[in-house]
Amino acid sequence: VLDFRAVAALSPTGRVILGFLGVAGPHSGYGIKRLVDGSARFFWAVSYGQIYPELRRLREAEFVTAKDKPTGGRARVEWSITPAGSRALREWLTSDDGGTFEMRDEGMLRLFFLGGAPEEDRPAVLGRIVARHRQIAQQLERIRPFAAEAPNKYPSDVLETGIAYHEWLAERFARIAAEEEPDG
Amino acid sequence: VLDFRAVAALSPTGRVILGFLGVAGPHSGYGIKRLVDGSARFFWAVSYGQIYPELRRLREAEFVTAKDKPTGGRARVEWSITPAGSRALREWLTSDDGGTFEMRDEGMLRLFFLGGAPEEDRPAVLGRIVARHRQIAQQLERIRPFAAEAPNKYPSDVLETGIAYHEWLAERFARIAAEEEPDG
DNA sequence: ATACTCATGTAAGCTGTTACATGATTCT
DNA sequence: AGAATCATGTAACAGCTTACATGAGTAT
Repeated sequence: VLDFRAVAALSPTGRVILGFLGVAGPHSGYGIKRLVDGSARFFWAVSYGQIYPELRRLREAEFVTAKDKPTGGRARVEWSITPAGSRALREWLTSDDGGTFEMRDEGMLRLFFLGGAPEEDRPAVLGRIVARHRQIAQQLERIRPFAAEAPNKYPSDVLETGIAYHEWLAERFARIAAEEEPDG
Repeated sequence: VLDFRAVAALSPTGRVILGFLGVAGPHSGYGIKRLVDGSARFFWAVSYGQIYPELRRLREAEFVTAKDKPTGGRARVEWSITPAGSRALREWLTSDDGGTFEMRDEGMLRLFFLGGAPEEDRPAVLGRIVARHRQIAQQLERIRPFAAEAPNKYPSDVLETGIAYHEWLAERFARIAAEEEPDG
C-alpha cells in the first residue's frame, strides 16, 4: 500500500518553517527569517536561499497557503499553515526517529589537537574559546524577552538550555586552562 | 604584498586531517576515517568523499606527503605531515578567529515547537529525547579507552566534555518532562 | 538626504553525504 | 566458505551559504 504520511515530505527546513507558522501565526518569508534568527539560530539556522524555495514546496504539498498582503507599494506575501500542515507538524513532533544531531565546533577541535601547539600558546588558545562561549551566552541572554513572548514556555526552556550550555562550556574550558599552569 | 600564510589554505576538513596526522602519526585515508569516527565524530564528522580529495589538495599545498605502503597485494597509501603542514596546523590552532560553531539539533527543535503537539503526547516526545542523549553518552563512554591512548590528555578532555554534555542534556530534558505532570 | 529596515528572490559555488564499484586480507 | 575488515575512489545528489539584484517604506 502507498504510504502518504505527510511527515515523509517534511524536509528539515520545512519543519522549522511549519513550526514557526504553527506557534507564531502567519508571517512573511522575511518575517520567518527574523523569527529564526531571533530565537532558533543557535541550534538551527536557515537562510533566505532555503526559506523562499521551501515555502513554495510547502505550498505545493498544501501544508501552507500564501496571501498577498502588500504594505503600501511594497510587495509582501503572508504565509499560513493549513490543517494538513498542522497534522504534518504534529506527526513530525511525535514521530519516534530521533532525527538530526550534528555539531561542528572548532573550539572542541582546537582542544582536541592542542598538543600540536607550543605549551606557552595553549592558555591563550583556551582563553579565546572561553571568551567566545561567554559572548554567545551573553548574546542569548539578550533575546530572553523575545522568548518570553511565546504562547508557551518551550522556547524559553530551549533558550535557557542554550545559555546554560555555553556558560557551562566556558567554565569547563576555563578549568582546563587553569590546569595548564599549576603553580601560576 | 602577497599574503601566503599557510592557514589561509587550510579548509575545515584539512584541519582535521592534518590534526590527526600531527598527533597520531602517519595513516592511510581509511585509517584517518577510523580515527575520526572513533573520537571526533561527535563534534566534527568527515566522510571518504571529503578525505581522499582533501588529502590530494593537502599534498599539492605540500602539507602532507604520500608513500605507497601496500599490505601484500592490497594497495595502501600512507600519508605523513610535513614541516610546512605542522606549521600550518600550529598557525590554525593559535589563530585568533573563533571559527565554525554550528549545531543542528532536532531534539531542541522539537522542544521549541512542543506546544504544537497534544499535551498527552509531550511526555513521550521528551522521553525519547532523554533516551537518545543517554544512548549517545553511553556510546561515547565506550571509546574512553581509545582516547586514553592519545599522547596527551586533550582528546580525553574533549571526550569527557562530550559525555558530560549529553548526560547534562538528558537530565535537563528529563526535568522538563517531569514538570509536564506536576501531580503524577 | 541618508541610512536602515522591510521584503522578495536567484545564481553560483561550496561542502558534504550516500551509494556504489572494486578488490585484497583476515577472522570465524 | 563466508563474513568482516582493510583500502581506495568517484559520481550523483542534497543542502546550504554568499553575494547579488531590486525596490519600497521609515526613521534620523
